[in-house]
Parts: sequence; C-alpha cells; structure tokens
Amino acid sequence: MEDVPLAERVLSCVELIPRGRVMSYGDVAEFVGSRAVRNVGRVLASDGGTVPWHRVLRRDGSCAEHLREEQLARLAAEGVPIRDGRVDMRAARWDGRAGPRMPFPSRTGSVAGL
DNA sequence: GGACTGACTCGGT
DNA sequence: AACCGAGCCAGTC
Repeated sequence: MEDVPLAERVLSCVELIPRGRVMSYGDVAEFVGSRAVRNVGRVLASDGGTVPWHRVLRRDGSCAEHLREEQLARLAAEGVPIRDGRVDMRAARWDGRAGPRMPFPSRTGSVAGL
C-alpha cells in the first residue's frame, strides 16, 4: 500500500466491500490514504470492470447518471436498501476499518438496517 | 514542465 | 430539497 499506485489501492479497497454493503467515493479515497476522491471514480472508470464497482457511490446515496440503472439493480439484488432511487446510506454504508457488521456511529442514534 | 480532466464533496443560497 | 461555485489531486496529453 505504499509504492503501489493509487489506482491499485483503490481497486483493492473496492474488492473488500462485502456483498450488500456500499462505500462512498470519499470513503474509499480516505481508506486508501488519499484525498483524491475524484480519482476514485476515474480509476473505476478505467479498471472498474474487475471489481464490484457498483458498491461505490456518492455520499448522498445517489450515483452517476450513466450507472444509475445498473448500479441500483445490482445493489437491490444484493439486498441493499434503496429508497426512491437512492441507496439508504445510513443502513448500507460500510466502514472498512470497523468491519462489515458494525452498527453505525449514530449520526441518527439508531442502528443500521432499521 | 504545465494545463486539463473527472463515476466527487461541501458549504452557502 | 435543489442549484451553484470552489476545492481537491492523480492521471493523461
């Protein structure tokens, strides 16, 4: 994770996202130790075909136009909660550092998935 | 070496 | 809630 190109770190991170969970572009960037949040999208645009790119979306749960349909379809198939065309980030957002089953640090005080 | 780009994010209106 | 403008930085030309 040091001399490896950012692009590879990004791809590795995306591969780690468990089924049924999502991360925002910003989360991925932070996870790989970069603030190049825009590059995450660029990396996926060129090499995303090899990783579960559909588990990466915007912070507000919406996603890029050209991906919206397929992304939502795939996520829905994995059981990701979707409300009115956007992913329910509160419930599906995954913090790689904390682990797949961690409840959410309560911005809302409630637990994920409820 | 410099300028441009983008699957983003955030704060202010 | 939606729109706008500015900041961000690795890759590409």
